[in-house]
Amino acid sequence: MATLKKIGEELGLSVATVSRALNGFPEVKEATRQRVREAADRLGYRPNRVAQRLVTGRSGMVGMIVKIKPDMSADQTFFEMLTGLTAALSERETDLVLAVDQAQDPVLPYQRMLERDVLDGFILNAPVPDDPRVTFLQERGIPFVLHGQDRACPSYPTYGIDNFAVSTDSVRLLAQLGHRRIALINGEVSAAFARDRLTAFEAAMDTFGLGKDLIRTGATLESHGYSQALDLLSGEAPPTGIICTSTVVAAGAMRAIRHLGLHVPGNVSIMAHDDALPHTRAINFEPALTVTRAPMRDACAPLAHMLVDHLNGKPAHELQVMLRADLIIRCSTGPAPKPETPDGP
Amino acid sequence: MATLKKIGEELGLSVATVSRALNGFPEVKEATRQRVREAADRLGYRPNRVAQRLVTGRSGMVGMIVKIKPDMSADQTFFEMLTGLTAALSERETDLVLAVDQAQDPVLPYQRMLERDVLDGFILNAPVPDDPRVTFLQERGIPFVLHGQDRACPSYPTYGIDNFAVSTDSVRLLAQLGHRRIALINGEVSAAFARDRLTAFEAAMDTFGLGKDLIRTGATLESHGYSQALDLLSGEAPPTGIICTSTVVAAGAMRAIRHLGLHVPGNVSIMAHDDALPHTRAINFEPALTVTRAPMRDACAPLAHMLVDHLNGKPAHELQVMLRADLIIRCSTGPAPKPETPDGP
DNA sequence: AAAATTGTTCAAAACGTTTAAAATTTGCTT
DNA sequence: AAGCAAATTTTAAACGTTTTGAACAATTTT
Repeated sequence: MATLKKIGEELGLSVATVSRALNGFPEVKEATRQRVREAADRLGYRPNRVAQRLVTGRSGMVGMIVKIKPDMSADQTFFEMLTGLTAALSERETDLVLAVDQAQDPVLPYQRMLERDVLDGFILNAPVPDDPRVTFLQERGIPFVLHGQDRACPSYPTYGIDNFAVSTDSVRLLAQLGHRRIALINGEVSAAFARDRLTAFEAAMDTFGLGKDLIRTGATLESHGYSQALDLLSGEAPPTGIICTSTVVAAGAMRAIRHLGLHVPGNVSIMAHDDALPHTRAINFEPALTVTRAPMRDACAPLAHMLVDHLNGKPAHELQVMLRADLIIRCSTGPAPKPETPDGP
Repeated sequence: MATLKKIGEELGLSVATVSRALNGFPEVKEATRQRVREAADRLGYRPNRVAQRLVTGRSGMVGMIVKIKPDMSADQTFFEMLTGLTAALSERETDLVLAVDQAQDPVLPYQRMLERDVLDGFILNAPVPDDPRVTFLQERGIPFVLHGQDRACPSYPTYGIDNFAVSTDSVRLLAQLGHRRIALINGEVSAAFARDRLTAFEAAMDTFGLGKDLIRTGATLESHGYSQALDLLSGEAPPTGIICTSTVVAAGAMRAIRHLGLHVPGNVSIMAHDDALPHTRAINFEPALTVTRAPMRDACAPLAHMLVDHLNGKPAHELQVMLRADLIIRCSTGPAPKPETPDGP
């Protein structure tokens, strides 16, 4: 393996100069830099990461812990994240070390990982409100980036979408279309994103003077969407608009709507938040689904770069990104149906 | 962070002695070792992995590349492997670095990973016959362990089950129960395991003098099992015994059998190979499924240890394990039905 | 009592890089 | 042609560990 020393000997230069030449330091003569570059290429030089890491005091590895549900099913978003993160991190010469969490205690796997490995930082995802992992890492001064938002004014890097706006935009759209009975099929309220969407949903419904009785929670699967939509639509005063926590849940809800012989958007308008995961494409729904859209994949590169920037000393307050999801109006939403007049015209 | 030097200063010992004391070298006086251990504990010493790696010339990281199917669905076995591998590798002070493969070229991601990272070796899984990744890594002298077997007499560490025996045992069981028409619903024949099972299935059928016309391939999903079993059972001379490539496929096949109003094992015996993944439990089938069983999880620790042993110089020929899957006879297999006598008794 | 043996510890080199400080070369000014 | 500043390069230390060879001390052998 070619080393700086070998290149130096080859060219009659010191190791230091070779190092600086390759690292783009300005004090190296351009002619020298060329010679060094040429020799490095010729000898197939690759910097020894381990040596770099020793001297810089950084391991070049960041950790992420994969939460696995009791049934061992993978979080749908996981592969999406893994793909994007490894790609983006490798641009910054950083490796992603994974561990799998099967424990109940949310901080235990982080503790164990820190005991075992030399890690520069963490990527945290799927926060719960006031996430205990955040507290744990902050107490120990371990850098991290949070994908999402677990509290109001974080003092650490975060990247996420504005989940309040997701609900606000959704409710406004349906309300402006004349819907009065709007349902929310929300995710697990233990998740921070779902709590935020719920809060904003209630606020928005208040704003429009609408009732907040059509709220369901805990939907993650298609089957949840199905059963909860069925339940909502079979009630005394069924919704004419349904906001779903995800496209998967929306698929279930649509199945329920069809099952009841109703039409979208004639009888019921339906929309969802869309993380734009590759397997469920909202545009291929029949009819194409109206969504608030924020591709999960888009978060990967920012998360990676923000973490590395933070490790390089960039202060947390410059590393807080909150995007607004796009509102994409397709065919699954339309004007509220005319109220039924049972006693005829 | 406590270092060897600090401990040495604390005790008036040299770094070398401290290092040896902690690493269990025999030439250190027991009293000294105790003092060192105590001081290390007290100061919370953790060896600096990076420094260890620099001096030993090893990175302490091994790579694995996750293949993702076009639909981005995770291989069901992946999380199982990830969990087991990270746990076992961490016992050997080794980290698992993951990359995601979306490319067509099977070796490209390995090439890229080697360019980018300092990796001591690889874990290869899901081999195809004469796997090109094997060739690639062998040419470059990169150590690896293969989970499975891609060729007859490998010169590198392998760990897997005897897929020939899987078919042989399955066919023998059904044949001895009197079945004459035995079907195989196999996996993708591009996979080495499926090719081996096919070869052995044909050989075993020959041995028993049975016909080999009931072979289907490419089954990975429940729906494949359903449609292929439906197809087989609707044929002119339907099978009385079906061997499935996996429990998931068997679930589909059972659904087809039920759909046709047939009974297991009265009309049709069915069995499968069982990787014992957590989400589908063969024993919970109705009726409980007869299987050849080899838990995927059992492979993780051996794979990890074999790779690290190999990195430590253990020769490949001592690192070749081929286990025989257990044959577990449950309620889904039974005697072949009496041949129908259409013209009555 | 000297020599040999064994047990224990130490000093120093090595791994490959980065970087601060010192040294040298170059170019410019007078 | 000397003086000086700027540009470029080198020397050396540092990161924390492992490991070689030497040194020292304690013990045994002669």
